[in-house]
Amino acid sequence: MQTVHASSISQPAPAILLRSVPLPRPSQDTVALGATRTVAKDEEIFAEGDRPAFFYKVVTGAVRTYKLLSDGRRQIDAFHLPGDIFGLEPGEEHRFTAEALGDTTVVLYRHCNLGALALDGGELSRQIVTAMMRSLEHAQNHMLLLGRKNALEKVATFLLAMSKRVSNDEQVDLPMSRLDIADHLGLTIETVSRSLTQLERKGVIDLPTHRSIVLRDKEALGQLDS
Amino acid sequence: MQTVHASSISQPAPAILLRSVPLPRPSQDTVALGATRTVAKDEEIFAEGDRPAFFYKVVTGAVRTYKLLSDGRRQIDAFHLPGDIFGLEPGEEHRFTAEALGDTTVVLYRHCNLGALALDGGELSRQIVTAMMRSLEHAQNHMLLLGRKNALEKVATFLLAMSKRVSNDEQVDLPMSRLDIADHLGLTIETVSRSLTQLERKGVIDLPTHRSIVLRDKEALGQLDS
DNA sequence: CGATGTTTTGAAAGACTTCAAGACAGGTGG
DNA sequence: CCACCTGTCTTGAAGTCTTTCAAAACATCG
Repeated sequence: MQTVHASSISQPAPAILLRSVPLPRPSQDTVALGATRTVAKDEEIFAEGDRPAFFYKVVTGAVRTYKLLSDGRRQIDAFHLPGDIFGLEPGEEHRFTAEALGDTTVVLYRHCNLGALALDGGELSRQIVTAMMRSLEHAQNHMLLLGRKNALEKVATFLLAMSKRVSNDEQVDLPMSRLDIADHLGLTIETVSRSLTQLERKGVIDLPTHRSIVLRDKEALGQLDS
Repeated sequence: MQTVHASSISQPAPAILLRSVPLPRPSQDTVALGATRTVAKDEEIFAEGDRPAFFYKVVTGAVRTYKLLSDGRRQIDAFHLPGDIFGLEPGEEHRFTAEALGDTTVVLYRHCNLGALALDGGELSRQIVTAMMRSLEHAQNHMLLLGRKNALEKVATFLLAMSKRVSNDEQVDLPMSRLDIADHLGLTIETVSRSLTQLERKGVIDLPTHRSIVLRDKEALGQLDS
């Protein structure tokens, strides 16, 4: 599963590309049709408070969704990888801001009334209900992490989860920065860095580059995961 | 909205009462029928890992749902008050344990396959989808609280939310202990207590009894809420 | 190869927790 | 009806973990 890293930060944000052609790039397991959109690194896909016109499925790259407090503190609720659906909203506004982690492409789906959609009995509604459930499950597990785990446990849990999602392999290529990780785990960037260093010193992980991590001892990580 | 406090802890737990009569106590806004069950203070309604046979609606009293880490650290994901639906599960097991905060009565609904249920287009499925969405929304807001707010902000947010839910009044009668609050907010009982004391000293709240709180300055609380 | 943004590391400060004890409240029994 | 008893809550002091502030190391990009 490929992740698109930031190839360039100075690259001008491509104009929003919204083809109304019904079948621009049918992803293998998608029933309903949607247009695609390419999004540059750090570009916004939608903002908290926007009226939801679409929801999205990641094709390539990755996306963060987050909330802000009035003073700028940020909580990233989730990272969305290829295949993931995000931006589903029960109500009349988006409750998160969504931004691309690196250059990313997403498929758009028209966002009719979600209640109705979920009830129409079709295959897409099935996917939608499933996506919501997954989202709920993730949120609930994450509350346990945020409320009750210490820094090392948070980082270990995160690494294992990412490894399961991107490769199920020893090697994990992270699509996000330390700051993103920190804001996802309720820590500071320094604490994330120190935790990683600590795990490396114990021989649990290797850090060949900043964005790639080798899980040498998943057992040990699992122990920290609880 | 009344909350049933523990009237007695030595009272023997009433045997689980499961009437199979279709219409034991039709609550005003309920379409599907269910049996009722009375639950004593601290009695378990279902446990994490159980196969979900029912989901529930609180009639009187209140319920906590929580997860545990292997060493006993607890995260209460939500408190459920009269009218609230809880125990809905996407999968084959409950992901929380549910216990009564005080003596409580709940209505039971048979827990068929949730995916199917949510898709059958009926009124109950509408309620179910709505309950899931609310649950998701709450979880997402709570992640921001757990990950990014400090103790005083957490407590202020909690008090305002409870006030909106139980009375929308100055006076809030809490159905839960300080320990429950702490485990909901990702704090210790001592920190919760100190935060309340601090708010009281500033004149923002009054604490006439341990279980009742008067919100004297919602403005100030709102400021802390962000 | 230089420039810029990201990551790591160090030292000090701060917030929350832990441990311990005392105050309070509600329920029970005399 | 009062006093006691038990569990809950508050308060204090010390300790720990995480944050903050600061600077150096590292990577990436042009």
